[in-house]
Amino acid sequence: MYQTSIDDFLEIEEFQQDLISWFLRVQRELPWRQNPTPYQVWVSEIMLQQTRVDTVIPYYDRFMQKYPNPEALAAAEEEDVLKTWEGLGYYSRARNLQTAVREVVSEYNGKVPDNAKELGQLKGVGPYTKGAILSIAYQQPEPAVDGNVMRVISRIRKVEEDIAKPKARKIIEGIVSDMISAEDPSSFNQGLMELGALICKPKNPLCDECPVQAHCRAYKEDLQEMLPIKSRKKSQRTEKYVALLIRDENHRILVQKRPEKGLLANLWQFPMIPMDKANTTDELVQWFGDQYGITIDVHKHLTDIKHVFSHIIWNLDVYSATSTGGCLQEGKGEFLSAEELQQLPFPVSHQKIARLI
DNA sequence: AAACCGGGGTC
DNA sequence: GACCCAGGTTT
Repeated sequence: MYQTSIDDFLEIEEFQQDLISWFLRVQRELPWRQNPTPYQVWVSEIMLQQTRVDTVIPYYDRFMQKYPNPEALAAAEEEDVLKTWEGLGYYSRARNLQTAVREVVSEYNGKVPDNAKELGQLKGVGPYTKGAILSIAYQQPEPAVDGNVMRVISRIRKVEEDIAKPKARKIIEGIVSDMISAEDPSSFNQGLMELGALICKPKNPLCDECPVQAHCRAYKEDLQEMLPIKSRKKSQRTEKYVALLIRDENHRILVQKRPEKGLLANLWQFPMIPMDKANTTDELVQWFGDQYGITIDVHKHLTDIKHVFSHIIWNLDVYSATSTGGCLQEGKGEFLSAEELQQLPFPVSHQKIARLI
């Protein structure tokens, strides 16, 4: 159904020319587009996963200044890398990137692999990032199918598969493989993504300005608003916590490092107590003493924080407190000065608490 | 195949 | 609020 016949070759060649010439004319000037090294392409593609261009730009500039090459990133402390990534989200991207870069330095003499097999085995490099590096950095005709490309191709070729399902990506990859330019796969792939970002938008696509309107089956049948078809994911669960800003007699503040797996792995936070463990202040003090080994005085309510993740909603009820006795149990955190806190990576929700200090 | 994993912009 | 964003990993 989506297969390309010999009769389509001419049509595809016109599509390639229309897309590429448009891209070369209107493309945005982005920091990772100025004669990029494979490492620069790699870093930018990881940062751009599920993240808008405008959000990434300042992070990319700072990251490249601190870690200009694989050797610099490989040698860095993980905590410093996370601090540089702070606020960008999906923190496993940063940890996987460093793991993979260390492998490139030790196994490939610091040269980013230029083949699908080795690239695909690197941590955090999936089908999209692999294709992006091969096409953009090495000019190989490999598909790089992201959310933009799924939407653009599903409209151009009237693909009615549910793009929320893994099967759809395989179909789109097959279509792109048949259409991609052998002369300039970099501009072809980037052109598809640029088209999705600037013209072929999810809502109210600007079909009047589209360089490949003549090739679009959805436009021909006035289906552009109906495609792509995407099933909606279920809504988030809500989790309620009390978060505590606890000071000791030296005005240092209790913080703890989160576990190395799961949500916000290896980031730092202020102590959080699940609301169902402590309905009253007395229960809260009791529970905290049991878990942490120290006695606290809970003072005033500081603020409420609502934080939305992709799959959870946090409601944080923030109180100030002082520690009045006892001995902090091993591994339950440490009291640090305000200056020391600034060196540590915190999730955005807890940065809002830190601002209250 | 479905769930997990952040944070911010848009409509 | 719902959806989306230059996705990947784990279960």
